[in-house]
Amino acid sequence: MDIQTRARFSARARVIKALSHPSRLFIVDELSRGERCVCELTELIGADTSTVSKHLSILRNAGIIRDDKRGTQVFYQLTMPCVLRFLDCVETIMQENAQAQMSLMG
Amino acid sequence: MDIQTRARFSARARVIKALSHPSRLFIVDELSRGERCVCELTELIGADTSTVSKHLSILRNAGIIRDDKRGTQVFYQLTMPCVLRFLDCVETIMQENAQAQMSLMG
DNA sequence: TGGTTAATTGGTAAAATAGCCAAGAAGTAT
DNA sequence: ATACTTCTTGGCTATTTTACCAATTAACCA
Repeated sequence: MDIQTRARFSARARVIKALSHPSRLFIVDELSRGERCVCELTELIGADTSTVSKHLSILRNAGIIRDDKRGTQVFYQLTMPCVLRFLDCVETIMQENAQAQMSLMG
Repeated sequence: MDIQTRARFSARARVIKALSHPSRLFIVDELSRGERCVCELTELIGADTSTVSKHLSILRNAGIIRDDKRGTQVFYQLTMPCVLRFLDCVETIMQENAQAQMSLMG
């Protein structure tokens, strides 16, 4: 792999890596139904506020979500709805995997 | 997040995590043009055979690719072409990010 | 001003990931 | 049988990721 090709795939991997965590996928799913503040997401996820804040910054740095400060709160919203279609594909993969498992068991 | 919800998003994250590495994305891209043996992928990526083999097993365990042994060689092929559409979305995100960067610079 | 809420940032320890080398397994050929 | 090729697995180290706590910043209110 030459330098440019490696750089191209590394950039893609950085975006995907931002999505490769249960809490971050949960955030994306939740934001697909509308904007949420950090406090709401923290409550739903059930982790420390600082943990959720860091997850949000990872998604923001990847360009997947956007923040909007209003008063003391910060609201986040999806900027890339196409990731939802991606998640549909992931769901398909999981169903196929489950079926393959079932058929192995007879 | 209750146990079931967490389990659901963890399962999704496992699939996505399998895609979150430059070499593994390269493999998916390469396989989108047809099956390849481990030796071909190793040559293209330029890493140790054992490293590539481990990347392949990660993708296989996630249900994204399938192996087919023929003689001493093992050929891999995509089982989930829908991941390619996912990668299109990633490309879109990257372009949007690049544009945002440009506009910040004026 | 002082107090309160909301969120981010720095620090740290535990866990997961990645890469190479060495060794082993499986097939083919001489 | 021996040698050779192809691939996988185990071992090890280095790097990255994750989560919590503590401290800080920022906005609002009494």
